[in-house]
Amino acid sequence: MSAVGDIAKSLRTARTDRGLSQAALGELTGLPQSHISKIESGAVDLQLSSLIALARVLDLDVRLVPRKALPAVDSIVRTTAPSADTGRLARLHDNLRRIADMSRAVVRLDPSPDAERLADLATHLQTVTIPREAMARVEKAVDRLRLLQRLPLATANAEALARHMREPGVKTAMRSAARTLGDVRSDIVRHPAVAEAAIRPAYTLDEEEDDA
Amino acid sequence: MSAVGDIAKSLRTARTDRGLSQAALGELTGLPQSHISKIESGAVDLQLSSLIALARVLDLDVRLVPRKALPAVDSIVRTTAPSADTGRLARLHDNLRRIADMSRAVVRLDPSPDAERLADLATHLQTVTIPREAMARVEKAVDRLRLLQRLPLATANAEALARHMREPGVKTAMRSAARTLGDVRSDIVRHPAVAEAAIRPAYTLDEEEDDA
DNA sequence: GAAGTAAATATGTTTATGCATATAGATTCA
DNA sequence: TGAATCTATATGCATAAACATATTTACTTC
Repeated sequence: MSAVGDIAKSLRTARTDRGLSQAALGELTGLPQSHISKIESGAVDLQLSSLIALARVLDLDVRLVPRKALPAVDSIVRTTAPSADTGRLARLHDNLRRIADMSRAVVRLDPSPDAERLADLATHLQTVTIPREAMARVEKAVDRLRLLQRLPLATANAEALARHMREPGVKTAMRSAARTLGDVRSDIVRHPAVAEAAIRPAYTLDEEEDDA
Repeated sequence: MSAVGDIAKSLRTARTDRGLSQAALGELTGLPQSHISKIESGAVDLQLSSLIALARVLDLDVRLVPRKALPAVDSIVRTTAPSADTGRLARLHDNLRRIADMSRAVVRLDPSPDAERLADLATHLQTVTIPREAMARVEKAVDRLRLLQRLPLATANAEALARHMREPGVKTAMRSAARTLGDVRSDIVRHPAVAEAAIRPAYTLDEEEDDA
């Protein structure tokens, strides 16, 4: 079950889940970025102090669990972690919906391929499972459209919308976001297995497994 | 908080709990005894592969637990720990019972203070909680009486028992074991807190009381 | 789109340290 | 005391960790 590679993988997902770069993590732990890279790729058999340092920063703790307690413990761990980023996913979907709405409003006012594409993509990404490793990227792109999201939607404020669209950088931001979201969608299509793996079983409450 | 030293301490207690020597553990893990010594004394910052190897042999597994899940996980581990060596405790009790029975048979055949004392002690130790750190000692003493345990009990085989008792070393072995078990009992009486700390999983009663 | 730019990640190289082999000290029991 | 067993120390070798650099990836600009 727990090989060195498994722990390494856990560390990487824990890091990316928090939107940290290897360099940022290195800053927090005192470990050089290069070493973190090797650890995560499984190229080294890291020392316990390194593991503990990484764990601490990632809000994790190293534990020796009796085999008998493993099912129960794993169940708890599984149920705590997802609930934490459930809110994250909800926020992302909410933002994607707002962007889709906004983009369509922009299309009505001033049709453009970029706005249409952005609307399509934002809608599409709400319907598929976004791989864990793509989450941060999507969030980043969405974040860059914060200004756009804050625009008024109501038809009564069409004038305000038009005014905003004339501001510099808005159109390029939409274009950039559309490109990024398009890339993510391509990745998902290209690697469907990854997307499948991202799906959370959520309820696998296997208590009581007497075996050793 | 898990520091390297904490893990090291956990490993040592896990080993002694199972009555393993450093050499025996080294044999099972492939690690040299000398290195296990250093690990347990906190002299080295062991590598993850070593930790995992040690854990596996000790019926443990390494896990990265979210801080949020720590209380629940630790609670599970605490409550599971005693039952983890239930098998070991059961074996020990079984052996103690056999020794008590056999000693009484010996007393009937050839009364001696040592045999009586051994019977009393073996019986007594089945009724008290043996501190973890005394387990190995008791097991060792019990193990030295292996031959005695294997003797036939039935009255029809009294002759075989008598024959065995005439063999050299048997009486001294009984005496030695009685002394060791007596020491353990004294320790338990002297340090009741330690005994209390060990959770008592009721008495594992075996049938087969063929003593009239 | 394509090229440029900056960030993030991966790859060499040196140094410090874990791990393997052998040996010595410490403790227990007869 | 002497034998046996458990634990700790000494030395060579493999490699994790630190430092420096290269490469890839992702975003911006034309």
